Amino acid sequence: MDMHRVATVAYRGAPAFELAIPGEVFEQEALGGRYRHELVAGEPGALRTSSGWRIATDGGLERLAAADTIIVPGWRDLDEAPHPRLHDALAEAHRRGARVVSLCLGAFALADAGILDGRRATTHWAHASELAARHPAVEVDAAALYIDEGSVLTSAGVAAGIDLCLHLVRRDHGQAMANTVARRLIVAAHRDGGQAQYIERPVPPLTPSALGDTLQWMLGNLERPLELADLAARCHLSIRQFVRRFKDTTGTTPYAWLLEQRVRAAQELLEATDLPVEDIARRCGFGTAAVLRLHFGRNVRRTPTAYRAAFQS
DNA sequence: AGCTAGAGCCGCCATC
DNA sequence: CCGATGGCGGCTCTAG
Repeated sequence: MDMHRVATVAYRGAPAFELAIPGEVFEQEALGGRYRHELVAGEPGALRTSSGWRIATDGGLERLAAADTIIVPGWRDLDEAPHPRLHDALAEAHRRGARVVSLCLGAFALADAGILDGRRATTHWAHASELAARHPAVEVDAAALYIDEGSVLTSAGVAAGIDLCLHLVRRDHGQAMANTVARRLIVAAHRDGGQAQYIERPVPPLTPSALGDTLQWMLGNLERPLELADLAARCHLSIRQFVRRFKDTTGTTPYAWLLEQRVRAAQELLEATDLPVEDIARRCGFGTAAVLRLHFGRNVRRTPTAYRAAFQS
């Protein structure tokens, strides 16, 4: 596969944490140089992070013309419009088909460039309503951890940027490669649910919960028919209450979560084995290959066979 | 592609 | 009074 150029845009007052994420992910040794990452100055003059570190860049905005993926980390001040040259460079990059990605408040810069109009997008939950108010044409989803609209991707607050960058690796090089990078970084290869879990419970409970155990059990038993009544009984809750608790912790409904996990399991089997699609469907809890294809297509936007051809090593 | 039985989901409301 | 709970009814979605 060709080497993929990733450019992260730096500017005065950029948060160091978010600025550092793309480099940490895309320059991982395990990726074997599949990406080349560089830091690009989004505005003239000396640049420092919000914490005062001096930023050394590889060049100016003209370098975006050669980038396949452009990443805009959190913007410093919502009351200040991005530099006009950055605005134009983003719009132009999008026009020529580059992949444009925002972390956290970077979504405001994308929206400003008109890239998010008519698309779904997310940002830090504390500023999601502001984004929606300023840009009515953008469909803001404050509950998502990140949103993939193909050539335009946005992520929620701060650390969700890691989830999004890992998602890009998964999209480009498959689940196994994303897992490897996640292991090296000691982060979850895929966090389930959306921002809800962080809003509702800033501090996750330290005691193991019956619901957590049940989630874990479900992951190990995806091939079984998992019904609400059984799952609820397993943690001694009514169905009604089970669904409520489930949504509080994962940000999604039991069935939607289950389908996502099953598709994910199917992806791994497609990559790692030569099993026929029909068998993989069974093993992952889909009644038939047809059902697998339906949900696989919705989640991955590819057919199982095409996915296997692209990622099987 | 359309049909149907059944499951999932969720607003509503009485209850604790 | 409040928040948590759980049953009901009906709409939506899924699997076959």
